[in-house]
Parts: sequence; C-alpha cells; structure tokens
Amino acid sequence: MRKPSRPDGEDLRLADRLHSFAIHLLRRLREADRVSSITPAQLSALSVIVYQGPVSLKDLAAAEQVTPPTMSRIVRLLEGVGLVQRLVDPNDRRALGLLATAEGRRVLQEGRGERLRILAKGLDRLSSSEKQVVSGAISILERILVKP
Amino acid sequence: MRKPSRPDGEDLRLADRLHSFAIHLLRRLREADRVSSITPAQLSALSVIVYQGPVSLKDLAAAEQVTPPTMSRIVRLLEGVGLVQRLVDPNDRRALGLLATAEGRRVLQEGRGERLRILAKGLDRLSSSEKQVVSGAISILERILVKP
DNA sequence: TTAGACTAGTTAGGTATCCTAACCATTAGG
DNA sequence: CCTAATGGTTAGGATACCTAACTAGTCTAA
Repeated sequence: MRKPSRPDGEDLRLADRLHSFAIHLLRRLREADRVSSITPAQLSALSVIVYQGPVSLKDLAAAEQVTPPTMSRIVRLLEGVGLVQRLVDPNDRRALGLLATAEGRRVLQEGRGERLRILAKGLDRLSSSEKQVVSGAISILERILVKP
Repeated sequence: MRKPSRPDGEDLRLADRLHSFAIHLLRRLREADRVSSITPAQLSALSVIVYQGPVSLKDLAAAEQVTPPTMSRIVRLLEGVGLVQRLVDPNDRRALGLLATAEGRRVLQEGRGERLRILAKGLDRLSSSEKQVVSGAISILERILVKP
C-alpha cells in the first residue's frame, strides 16, 4: 500500500496555521501602503519591473496573475506618472521591455521600506535564538515555493 | 548608550525574507481562487463573517481595512447570492448582525480547502524535523501579530 | 515569397472594488 | 426635547479585473 496522495491531517493543520499567519501578516503590513502615492496593484507591478529588469508585458501579466489587458492599463498609468518607461525590443518589435525610472525605484523603496520597518519592529521583540528558529524556518519554506 | 530605536540591519534582512516569502506564498495559493464562485474580496469578507460570528458592518469593514460604503456593497452582493444574511441588533436597531448561511459556510470551506490542499502538498515534501522547525517558528511569529 | 497561423499588445465594454461626500435613521447626553 | 455622535446607505468617480475583438509584427511551409 502506498501513502495516499491526499495530504494527511497533520500537514493540513500546519498548512492552516501557516496560511492564516501569512494572511494576517500581510493584512497588517498593508496598513503601510496607505501612505504610498500609487495603488497596491501598481506598486506590485512596479516591484516586478524593478527587480526583473526589462520585462515584457506578457511576462509581467503572468507574474502578477492578471490578463494582458489589465496589465496594459496598469503600465499605462505607471508610465503616465513617470515611474516606468517602455522600450521596444529590437529583436521583436511587437514586444515591450519595461524598465523602471529612477523615480520608480525611489517610490518602490519608499513603500517597501515602510512595510519592512514595521515588520522589523515586530521581530525586534524576539530573542536572538527565536530569530534563528524563524530564519531557519524561512530557509526551509522557501523550498516549497520552488515549482516541483 | 541604549539600543537605537531604528531597527538594525539584521532585523531588516530577516523582515525582508519573511515579507517576500509571505507574498510569494499567497500569490501561489491565489491560483486556487480561480475555481471559486465568488471574488477574492467577497471570499475574504465571508471568511470574517463565518469565523467572527454575528458581526456589524462597521467592524467587518475595519477587519478588511476598507470603508463602510465598500463593505456595504460587498455584503449586498453576498446577501444577493444567499451566502450571508443580515439580522438587526435588537439592542441597537441601526446596527447589523451579519451571519453566514449554511451555503456560505460551504462555499468558504470549498475555497479555503483548495488552498490548504495545495499548501499541504508542498509541506509534504519536508522531513518531519523540518516540519517541527516550521511549526515552532509559526508559534513564535504569531506573537508579533498581537498588537503591542 | 507569400498566405496563413501565431504571438504581443491594445481597445472596447462590462462588473467589481475602492474612495470621499452627503445623506438617513437611531441612539446618547445634556 | 434637541443636539451631537454613530451605523449604514446612496451617489458619483477612479482603478482593477475580465472576455472578445482588433492591429501589428513574426514565423512557417508550400
């Protein structure tokens, strides 16, 4: 008899706790976004553009899990306020190479920085050995995000 | 000399890793929501209604970090498809006591279950001692979510 | 080499989500 | 009472999301 493919109750309970924690953590950190000058969807797209270098609209849409028309609009708004510029790929003149401007990188770091400061302040309440446990757990968990 | 109130670099790095992990985890799990019959905002509000028992619109809006008019509309839609019912608080006839219907609880469990199954499948790849580290870390991290 | 298939992106049009401002209805305090 | 405060809704506007249909550039194969 092989192990059933259905996850067992133990894993489900751990999954539940992890899921719940992630939701509540991000909900708390979202409070920081209120001071940002751009919307959450725009900030998230900008983040991908900043870190993934020149990226096509198609890839950007896939990364953000939205359709190309939706991303087209978001990019137009980001471009309109000067946070992103669009280049045309010389090898394929249909495709875009989206890049962040210096101002775009600044705005992103500003929003992200506020989130991280809030979170770091929470972590500050942990002992040094507790932080080690957390750090180790993240290293472990990062593996489950790698597509199988 | 006291420790500076500014979080140190160590905490910021750990915060960054934790933040990034939470974002990527929820982004991955969001793929499961595509099969749900209701939208993410509605699912999230429904979740609060199911777990927080009879709740006022004001409190629900605060929990979801939106304004009362926004929540008013979401509740109207949820009520329209029979997932939520509104009672009037007899002690304060202005206030609502929002409750999930049996169908509402079913729809919520359906969507949540799919997310948890995906996550549990990922956790299944960890060894039993790794799961213990993760479990311990979550217990520690849950403390930083408690409002100071 | 050129017709047809395919791919990247945009436009059009609809619903949902979010906001602020303004508005009822009810409650609480003087 | 009568005014101020509170819970919710309505109105109106911007963004975010989708599908369907379109344009323009690329690739393939006869």
